[in-house]
Amino acid sequence: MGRMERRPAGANLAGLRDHNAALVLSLLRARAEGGSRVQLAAQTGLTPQAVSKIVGRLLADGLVVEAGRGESTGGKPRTLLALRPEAGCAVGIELDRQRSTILLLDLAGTTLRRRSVDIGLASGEPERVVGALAKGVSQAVRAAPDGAKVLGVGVGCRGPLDYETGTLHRPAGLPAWDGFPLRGLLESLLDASLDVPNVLLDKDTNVAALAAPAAVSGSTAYLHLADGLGAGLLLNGAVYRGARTNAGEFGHQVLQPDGPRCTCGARGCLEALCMAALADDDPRTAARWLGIGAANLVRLLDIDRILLGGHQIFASPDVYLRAVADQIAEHLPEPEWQSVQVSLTPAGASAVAVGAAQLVIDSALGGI
Amino acid sequence: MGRMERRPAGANLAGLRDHNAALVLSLLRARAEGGSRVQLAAQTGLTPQAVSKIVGRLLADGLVVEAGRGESTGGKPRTLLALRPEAGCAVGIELDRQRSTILLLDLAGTTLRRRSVDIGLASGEPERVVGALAKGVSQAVRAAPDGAKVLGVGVGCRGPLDYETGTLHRPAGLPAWDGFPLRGLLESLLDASLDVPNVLLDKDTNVAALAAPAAVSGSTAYLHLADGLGAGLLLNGAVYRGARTNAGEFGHQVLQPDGPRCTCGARGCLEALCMAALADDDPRTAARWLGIGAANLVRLLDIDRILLGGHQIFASPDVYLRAVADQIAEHLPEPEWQSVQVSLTPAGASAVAVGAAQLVIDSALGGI
DNA sequence: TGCACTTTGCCAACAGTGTTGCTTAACTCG
DNA sequence: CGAGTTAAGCAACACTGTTGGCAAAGTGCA
Repeated sequence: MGRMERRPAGANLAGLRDHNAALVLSLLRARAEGGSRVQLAAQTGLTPQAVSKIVGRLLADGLVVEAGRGESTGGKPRTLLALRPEAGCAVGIELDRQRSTILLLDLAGTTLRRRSVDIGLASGEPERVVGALAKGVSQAVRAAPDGAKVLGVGVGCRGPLDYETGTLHRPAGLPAWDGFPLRGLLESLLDASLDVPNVLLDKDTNVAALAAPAAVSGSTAYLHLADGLGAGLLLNGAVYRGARTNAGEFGHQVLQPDGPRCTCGARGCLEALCMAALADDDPRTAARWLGIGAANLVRLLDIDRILLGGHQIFASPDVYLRAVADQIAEHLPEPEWQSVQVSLTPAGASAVAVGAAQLVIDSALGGI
Repeated sequence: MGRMERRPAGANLAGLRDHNAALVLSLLRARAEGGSRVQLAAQTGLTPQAVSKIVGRLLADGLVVEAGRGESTGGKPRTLLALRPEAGCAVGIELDRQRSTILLLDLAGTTLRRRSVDIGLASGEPERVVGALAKGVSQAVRAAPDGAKVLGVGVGCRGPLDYETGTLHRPAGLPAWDGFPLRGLLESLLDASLDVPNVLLDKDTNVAALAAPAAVSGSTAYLHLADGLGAGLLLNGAVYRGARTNAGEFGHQVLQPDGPRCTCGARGCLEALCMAALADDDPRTAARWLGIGAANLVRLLDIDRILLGGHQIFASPDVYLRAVADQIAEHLPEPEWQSVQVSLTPAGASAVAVGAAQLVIDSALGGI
């Protein structure tokens, strides 16, 4: 259960087995009604016998159970298989400046426990904050069902940060956190008390994009409008981070080179334009700008689905949904773009914490 | 040598072997001076013995040769391995409106033969045009070295098109080509006369991005400024196409919502702004706009390297190189962005044809 | 009711991958 | 010139998915 490798790696038999097991699991996760071995064979391209063996291992591990029979199609009816949600769970943390949310998610994506605490990046020394988080994780883990394996802890946080090293980079106004080994310390604290070897740190927008029914293929953009404006990109079904985990800086695209000055130093950034409109209590104008940026994004990356989140969105959701859909329809009138879906993130205000746990589950189960 | 699959597929032993062989080949292609088995083992994570076996198969296939010895590091000196460039070759076609370029490339990326012909999308019935292209391919293939395997034919063309089906979509002013089975017909024509099973059709900007020393990891954007403005994206070392091969519509990002009307219907598209400046014979202003768009792109996708191409660029290359670098430096002053490289495409005016052949080579060799 | 047919899933033997343990080859260094 | 070090190969091995054959459990028609 090592950390995700970026450089190309050779594959061996163990990797082959894990890959196929993860593939079968992801297919079973995608369809709630359950699937049979033959169906899985058709979808994976593997032989039915290979699927039987793989499923046999998953049954032995308790990750999957046989769940009744399907209808006959002229012969022996199919034995249905279903993911056992209580076989594993993961902890998700939304780490904010002043507050944090810690929750426990099972394999099916059901929230088993959820707590908010007055601990945040700005509430003290990094060592103490991480210690408090570790304590919160320990409490959350106690809510895990009997026999459930705790797969790890995911932390979603505002960037800039480095996914590879698990550290923040020059967070505004918080110099003590710059380069502080957030993931490393949390991992060692938990490893001492629990059996939680896997800790992942990622941008809030990246993990929030995962807090929606999994699209194995296709491309999704999660747009987050709160204190700032950022995006999380799921390209071909996987989080796209770039080499330095800096991808998704959606808010700082210049849309008006002679526009208002942004906190980043440039002029006429999308974020500056949206924030100026919100300061004037004009969400409609902010929504229009957001829509223009979204249309640019859809066109540049051939995006299939847009998810909206963040407290500014939730304050007047219909305004934003309408404006984004309108701008896409206006700027991309061709028929092939009509299928772009625009919706609110189904996890609502918990999107970051839910997605952080989901990131761990995806990673532990192989996450194709 | 099937077509690239988008949906997740199960892996078996044959796939495992091909994956590792392709990995070793790509590492050998990346370094011209050649590498040893031990180095390859360290880079791939495989055991030295596994690499020995893999290299043994590649030697037997003639794809790799032993090329002298390296310096000793205290013990037995390393046996250097090198790709055998003449083991295989691929045909690349740049298919334009009035003219086309057909060239033959070997595994090392050396152009063995290059011809331009007065055949293009606008020069007749699709059937006749494809027939003429097939004839040109046959002639090019005759220049292949003895024993060289012809891996396939790549075609680079202006979008919109569909990589999966190998057809154009509503090309402006060329209704006969809409949905015409370009790839399918070329494949069957060649299959009858030659042994060229693999034909690929992709956007000109996508393949042009491949016409540069391979960056196995990292992200590259190729910006093409000619009659229009588009981009080819290499994300994590692989071409990113999106679900409908529409990704890379870089030129139609709106940068001035009240700006000049673009051919696409919107106002203030980057392409419209650049073209207006060029119509005024003002490349400096066009270059400044291109730079702003490039900075947006770098920030959004965490791009490592920018390549510039297209005849407008080559008309005054220094102006564009300077302007793009300046805008990136201005909009992204933080130290982590200072390493972004900006350069002209090394393949110059042949970038599309070279890249089209490279796409085939990448695909046939596994292309990680 | 009985029998042919279809479909599902498993048992056993198999081919072929990377891994492990050990040996041989080739060079540096004292 | 011998000890130490690094590179590469040989043989046995564990384990993967594949292949061929077969039992189980349904449907459908005479």
